[in-house]
Amino acid sequence: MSKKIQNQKENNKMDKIVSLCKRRGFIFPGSEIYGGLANSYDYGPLGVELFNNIKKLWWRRFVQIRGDVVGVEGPIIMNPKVWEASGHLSHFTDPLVECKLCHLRLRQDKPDDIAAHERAHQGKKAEWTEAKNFNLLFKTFIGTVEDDKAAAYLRGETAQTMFTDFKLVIEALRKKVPFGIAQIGRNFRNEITTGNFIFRMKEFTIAELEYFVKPGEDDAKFEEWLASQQEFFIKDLEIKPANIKKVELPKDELAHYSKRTVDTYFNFPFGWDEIAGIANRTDYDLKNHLEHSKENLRYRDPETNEEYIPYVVEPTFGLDRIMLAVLADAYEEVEARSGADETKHEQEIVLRLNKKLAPFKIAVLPLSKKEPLTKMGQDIAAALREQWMIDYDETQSIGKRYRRQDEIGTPYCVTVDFDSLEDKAVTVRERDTMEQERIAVDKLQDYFKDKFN
RNA sequence: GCGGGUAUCGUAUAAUGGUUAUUAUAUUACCUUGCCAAGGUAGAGAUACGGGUUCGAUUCCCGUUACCCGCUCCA
Repeated sequence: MSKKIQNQKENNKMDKIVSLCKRRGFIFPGSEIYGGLANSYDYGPLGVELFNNIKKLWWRRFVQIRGDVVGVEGPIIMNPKVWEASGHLSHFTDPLVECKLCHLRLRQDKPDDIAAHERAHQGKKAEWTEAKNFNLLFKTFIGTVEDDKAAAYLRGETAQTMFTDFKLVIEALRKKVPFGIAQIGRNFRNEITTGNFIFRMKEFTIAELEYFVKPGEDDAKFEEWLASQQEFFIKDLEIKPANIKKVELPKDELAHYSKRTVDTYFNFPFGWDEIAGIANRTDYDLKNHLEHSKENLRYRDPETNEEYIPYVVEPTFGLDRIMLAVLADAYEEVEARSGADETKHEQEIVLRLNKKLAPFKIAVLPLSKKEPLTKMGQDIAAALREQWMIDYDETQSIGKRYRRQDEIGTPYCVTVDFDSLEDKAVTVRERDTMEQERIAVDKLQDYFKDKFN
């Protein structure tokens, strides 16, 4: 198969996922009634359930079951000095112009450089773009008057809260190094690139944690966290191992603060790309905040009285990208599985989502839209809703309703039939195998508790 | 940000400088059906937005927006 055809095929798959997401309420284009907004998307009713489930699994693995990691949730707007200290501001405060001939960027306030560059093009008149501040941080203003004195920025990363709260967490929670602080939150970057669906957005959610260790113990902890990160993808999200790979960044591509970085890539329909990373940030951030804030951010070991600035191992997860990865990984088209002589529908979509991730856990489907079947179905649905997200559907044929649930990844369907009225039992149908099992209504809660644990 | 392409009901599509814009599917109601996308009847739903040319524009032209492909960017 030629590369071109391969690409077309893969783009088709991406188009189908995008279409499914819109059609069934996972992901909508943002502000659609006004013509949309570039790189902005809404998570619909099913999308937000899926997204929350990913967050829950993440928090469980990296905060709840550990004991050496605590969570925080910081504001999107922080004191602008934070971004001076972190280096986010200082790199990009100068207005730059770009040469249209060679794309070189120069500072507009250096006329000598500009003149020299124009000479370098040997009389060809260089054309310049308008001056721009190439700052990736979104700028806003505190107060009702737009005044530069009150300039502030929407955070470009969540990590900084963990550094500014470092001392407070130690004091409030009596934490000892090594320990970690985790946060899930929105980040904003004014990037110019158009993205693949939700892969690259200007506003996105990152789950990350800063794990503070004694210098010298950072390399070993890095390895531990790398393994833990992979377990999240394979064991919690149940992404197919073949679709995941680690990529060690070569030394010359490391960010200035990083001693070592390993990214995790997912095999998207549009190619392998990054969904998570882990960096050894050394003492770069705490040291900078110590210098800028004059706060003593050194850590004193209570046993040895030794004082040092901890090193930081930072696992980061792009949750929106991970959601897209989960959808792409679960998306499957299968030959019509029904026994009916169906020629129109050759392919059926099954979203083989992990049970823990599925937006709806169970769908309750009365076989017929007649009383008292519907009443019984609604009662069962109401009881199950105490525990799980439940869908209830009584329109169209039972087969069509199974298809609908397959398409959105619902792991179980409960069918109420006419026998149910007599024997007080229902049929439970499993998504992937299509196998059915007769379960007594009063045993249903226990049955599903067992299934979902 | 640069270059190229695309834009018709939710989705996928047809057609056209001129009456009410096609079809499938999905969707809503009713009938029918009684465990894997059956059938019938009825309903609702689209020419992305703004300007221009024209007697008349969904169609031709310009701009904007969004999306796609390739660069660039991602400290």
